[in-house]
Amino acid sequence: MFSSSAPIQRPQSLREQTYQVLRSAILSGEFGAGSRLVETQIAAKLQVSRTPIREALQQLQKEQLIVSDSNGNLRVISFSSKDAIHLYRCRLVLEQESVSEACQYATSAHLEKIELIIQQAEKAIGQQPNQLTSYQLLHIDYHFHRAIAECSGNPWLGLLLDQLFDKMAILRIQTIQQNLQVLEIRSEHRQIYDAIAKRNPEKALAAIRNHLMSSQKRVIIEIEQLQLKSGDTDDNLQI
Amino acid sequence: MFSSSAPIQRPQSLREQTYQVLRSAILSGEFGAGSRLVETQIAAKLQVSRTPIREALQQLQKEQLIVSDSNGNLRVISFSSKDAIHLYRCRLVLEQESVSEACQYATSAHLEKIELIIQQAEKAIGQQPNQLTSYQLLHIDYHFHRAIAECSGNPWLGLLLDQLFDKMAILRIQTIQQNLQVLEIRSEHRQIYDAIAKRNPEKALAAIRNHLMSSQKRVIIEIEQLQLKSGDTDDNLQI
DNA sequence: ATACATAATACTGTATACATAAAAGATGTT
DNA sequence: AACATCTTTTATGTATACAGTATTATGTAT
Repeated sequence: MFSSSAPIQRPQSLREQTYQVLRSAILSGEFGAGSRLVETQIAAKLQVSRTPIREALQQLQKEQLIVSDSNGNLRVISFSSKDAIHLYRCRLVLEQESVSEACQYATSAHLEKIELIIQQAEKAIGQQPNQLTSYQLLHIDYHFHRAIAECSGNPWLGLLLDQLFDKMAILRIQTIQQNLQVLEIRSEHRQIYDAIAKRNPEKALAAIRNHLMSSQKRVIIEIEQLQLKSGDTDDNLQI
Repeated sequence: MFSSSAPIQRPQSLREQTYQVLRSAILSGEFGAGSRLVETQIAAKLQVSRTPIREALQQLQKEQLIVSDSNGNLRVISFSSKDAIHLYRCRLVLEQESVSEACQYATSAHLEKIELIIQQAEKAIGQQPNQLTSYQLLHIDYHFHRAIAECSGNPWLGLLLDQLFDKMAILRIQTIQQNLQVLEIRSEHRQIYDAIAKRNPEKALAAIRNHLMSSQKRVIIEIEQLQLKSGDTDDNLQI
C-alpha cells in the first residue's frame, strides 16, 4: 500500500513562502541591517495580499530578525560589537555542550555526515575559489555546526543554536569580504571534527572554543571598522 | 516638560492581549498539555475577530508552546521525560554561564535585587504556606533566575533562557503538587545567591548545578508517575 | 519667511467575506 | 449490519474593506 510514511504536503501557504523569501533576503544581506520593511510595499512586490505578509513579518519579529524601532517601524535588526560579544558567548556555551555530547554519542553515521560536509566544503572552495558568495560560505559553516549539534540527540539544543546562527548570519554577512579566512575556518573545522571522531572531549572543547573565539575576533574587528567608516561620512546612518 | 522618557503606549493591540491571555492560560495549566486550540472557538470566547487570535496563535507556535499535530491541529505542547532531560541540559549550560558572569559582573544593585526576591519568596511562603499556587511558585522561581541572568548584561542570554523557562513551566505545572520541595528550593536558591555575592564561581557553579539537577530529578520522577497512571486508564490520552 | 492650521497620504489593526479542504454525519444500497 | 457516496459542518488561508493614527505636504495669515 502506502509504504511512504512521509505526510503529503499540500502547497505551502503564502505565509510560509513569504516568510522564507523575506528570511533569506535578510540573511543574505539583500536587506541590509537597519532597512525598513513595510507590509504594503512587500505585498505589492510579491503580489499577494497584506495578510500573509503581515504574518510572515510577525514571525520574523518573534525571532528578532526584525525589530520595531522607536517609531514602531519594522526594521532589520542591526548589531553592535557588544551584541556580537554577547551572541558569541551564548553560542560558545551551547556549542561546547554540543561537541561534548557529540564526543559521547556520535554514531558512525553522524561522523560520516560531518565528514561529508567538510569534503563538500573543500570541493566548493576548490572549484570556485573566488566566486563563493558569503551566503554560501555561511551556509556550509552552518551545516557543519548543525551536524555536530545533531549528534547530541537534543532537539532543543539545535533549536536554540539555530536562532543564534541566524543572527550570526546577519553579523557576518557584512563582514566577510576577503576570503582569506576560508583557509583558517577549514582547518579549524577539521580540528573540531578530528577531536570528536577520536572521542576526545578536552581537545574538542578547546577546538570549538578556538574556532568561535577566532571567528568572533574577525567579526568584531570588521564591525568596528565599519563603524569607523560610517562615523566619517554619515551616509549609511542606521536611524 | 516631559521628563518621563517612557514612550507613551497606546492601548495594547488585541493581538498582544490575546497572546498574553493564551500564554498565561497555557503556562498556568488552564489548558493542559495536549489540549487543542481552535481559532474560531477562542475568537468566540474572547469576542474578537479571528485575525488577532490567529496571529497570537502563530506567535505561540513560533515559540513552541503550541505545535501542530499530525492532523495539522494546534495543540499545547506536551513533553516526554526525554524532553525534560534535554531541556534541563540546555538550561544548565546557559545558567552556568549566567552565574559565572554574575560572579564577575554583578553590581550591588543587582545583588540587592536578588536578595529582595529571596525575601519576597520567604514572605510569601510564610504568609500563605499552603495556598501558594504552583503558578505563583514558578513565578517567584523565574524571577530569581532571571535576576541572576541580568547581571551578565547579556540580553541574548536572558532571551534564550526565557524560552526555556516557558517550557519549564509547562513541564512543572503538572508536577508540583506537594509543596514539600518549597523548602529545598529555598535553601538551594540561597546557596546560589551566597556564592555569587561572595564572588565564588566554583561554589556558584556547583550550587546552580545542584539546584537544576535536583529540580530535574523531581520533575522526571513525577512525569514518569504520570505516564504510568495514564498507561493504566487511557482517559487522558494525549492524542 | 515662519509659524500654524488643515488637508492629503501612508500604515497598521481589526473585522469580515469567501474559497477550499478535511472531518463528521446522513442516506441509501446490498 | 457494513459499506459506499453524498451532504453538512468545521476550520483554515487569503483577500479586502474600513477605521484610526501618524506623518507629511500644502496652504494661509502674520
